[in-house]
Amino acid sequence: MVNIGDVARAAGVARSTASYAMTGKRAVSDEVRMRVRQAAMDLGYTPNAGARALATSRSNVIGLLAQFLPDEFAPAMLQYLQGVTDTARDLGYDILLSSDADGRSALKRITDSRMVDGVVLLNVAEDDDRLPVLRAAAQPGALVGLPRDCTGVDVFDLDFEEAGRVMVEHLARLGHRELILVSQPEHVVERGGAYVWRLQNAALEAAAAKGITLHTVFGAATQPDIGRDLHALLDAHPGATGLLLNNEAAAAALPTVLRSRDLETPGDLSVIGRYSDEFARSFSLPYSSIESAPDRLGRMAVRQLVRRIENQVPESDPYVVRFVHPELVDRGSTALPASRQ
Amino acid sequence: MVNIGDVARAAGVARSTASYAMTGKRAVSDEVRMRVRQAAMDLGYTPNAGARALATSRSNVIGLLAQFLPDEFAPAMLQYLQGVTDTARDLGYDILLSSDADGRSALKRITDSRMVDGVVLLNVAEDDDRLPVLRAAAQPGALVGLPRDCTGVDVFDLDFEEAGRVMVEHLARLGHRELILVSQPEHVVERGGAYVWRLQNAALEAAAAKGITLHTVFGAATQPDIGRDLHALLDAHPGATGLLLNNEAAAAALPTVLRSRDLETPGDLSVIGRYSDEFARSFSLPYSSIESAPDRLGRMAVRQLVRRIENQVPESDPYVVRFVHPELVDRGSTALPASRQ
DNA sequence: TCGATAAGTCGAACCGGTTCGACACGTCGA
DNA sequence: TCGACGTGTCGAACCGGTTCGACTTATCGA
Repeated sequence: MVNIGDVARAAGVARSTASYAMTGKRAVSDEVRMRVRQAAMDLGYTPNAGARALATSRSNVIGLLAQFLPDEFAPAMLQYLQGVTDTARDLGYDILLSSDADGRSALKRITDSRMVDGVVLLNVAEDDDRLPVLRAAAQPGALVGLPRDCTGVDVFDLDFEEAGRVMVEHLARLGHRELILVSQPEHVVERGGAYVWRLQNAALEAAAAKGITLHTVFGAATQPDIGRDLHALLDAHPGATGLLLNNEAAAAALPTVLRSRDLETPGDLSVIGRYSDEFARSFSLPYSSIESAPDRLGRMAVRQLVRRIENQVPESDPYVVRFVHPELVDRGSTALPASRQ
Repeated sequence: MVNIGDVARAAGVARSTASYAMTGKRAVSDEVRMRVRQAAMDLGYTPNAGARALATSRSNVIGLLAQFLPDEFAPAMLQYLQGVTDTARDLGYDILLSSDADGRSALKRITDSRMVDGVVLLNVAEDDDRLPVLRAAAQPGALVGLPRDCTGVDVFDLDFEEAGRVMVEHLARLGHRELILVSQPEHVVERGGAYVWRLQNAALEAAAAKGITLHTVFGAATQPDIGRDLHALLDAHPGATGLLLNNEAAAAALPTVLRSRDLETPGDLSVIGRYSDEFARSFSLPYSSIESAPDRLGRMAVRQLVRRIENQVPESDPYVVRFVHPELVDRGSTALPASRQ
């Protein structure tokens, strides 16, 4: 394998000069720079990543800790990955992916061994057990998802409180008086998915403020069950004129349920979901929804992480907790309320 | 950061001895081994990955080249990733993930810089432009998907020919005389997805051998279109009693289509799909299907790759092209044919 | 009892980059 | 005309591991 010594020899200069010519970290005469470049091209030189990492203590790799949970909806996870990998590549970083169930030890390994310059954590739980490890690490970290304690890390998440309010207030404004909110299943909440509560509580508050009835329920995460849940809900609350879905599986199952009950949106029922535009497209869901923007969150996390790695953010600079404002994408599934009788 | 010198000093031995004590590459007295281990624990020592890679020319990282295409179905891709990452971790390797649209340059970069010890390629096209780069690389590679030219790499794929035969022969045995096969959209084929042809041609041959009529069509890959396609097909071929689906989107859309036409499986129509069990579960698809086993393919590719990296496969050992035998998972969606009139 | 062998340890060199200090040269201002 | 300064280049040291050859000591068989 050709190394920088070979390049230097071919160009007739010292190794250090070859290095400076290629990295630009010191002034080099135009003529020498050309000779070195040419030699590197001719020999097909590529710097050895390990050697460079050793010398600079920088690997140009970002660690990505995901967890592929069976009840997470796959399309959303892939969008996170996409946002993260694309942005990293644009900024000159590669991605070291870990989907290890034991996130703690995976995180410790890749940070302690200096394989990565920084870390992005996905599926962050309210009391995420990876956070202590991350805080003890020498590298900075960015989270997608809001933990209870945000010290020492940069945090990005959808503003689920605002999302809950937007959903309720949108339908309230149209005159609805009784709504149903279907959340993620309870075990997602138990695992630390506090966003479920955040949206639900804000929705309940907004409903109370408007004097609206809001029925809340944790729906299942898989198809046959969630379909049954939806039927049962519509049976149980015949006066409800609006349906709010903080549950991807429920949104995917709804068209079939409504068809079999001969209900139409928005004529018989107004519906607002919470999922990504990509998700809506791939299932061709006709419901207005709060855009959950997974790719955008991944992108933001990487951007900030790289800023910190490259110290454009001085050490003293405060860590950020940034919420993406929930945007309601209108697909025409809401209207004035009509009795469902 | 604590390095091996610190550990050696704390244990009262030479750096080399500390190294031998930890790697076990030379005999070391029990007493010294204990002292070194203890010192390493006390100091919280973790070897520097870059330094080790430089010294051993081994990174213990596997490159994973995927492409997140909008018309690939997300759940399947995630299953490939899962199979690859889990297996790699079990074998002591980390995963460097690239989803770069320009797979060629990404592959060249990570191999030339010695960041990885080997590479797994997903979404392999018939004339994949990454293959020349891979063959020129110093590291071994394993493919998921069958290219035209398999020299110099290990290849793993589902046996799509056999899958086509199994589908047709299963329904032929039940007495069906007219079938429809819905394949992936044409642009998947154009991109080099030869598996579409492989299944379709084998199915046509099998049908011819049995004297059965088989209508073939390239279906759309997204929901509203594929639903229309299915309706049109059922209209166009009222005599068909069996439906074969080599198209995930079609399978996902079928329940709605059948319900709206008031058709039941297997009473009115026998159906066989080709997708993973996981996919079937997450959409609760009630159709018997050929298991496409993406996680298993990922697992096999990594296993073989690691064998080659660690040279348990001597250089002379022939490269393998291994097909996973298609297994028909019976979900009760096939039966004796009935006229659909 | 002696030499061959094995076990255990050490120091030095090496992997392939980067970076620091020193130095040679040319230019400019006083 | 001379010293100060800026520019471009070089050699050596360093990052943190691994590995090779040499050396010491203990063990065994003849």
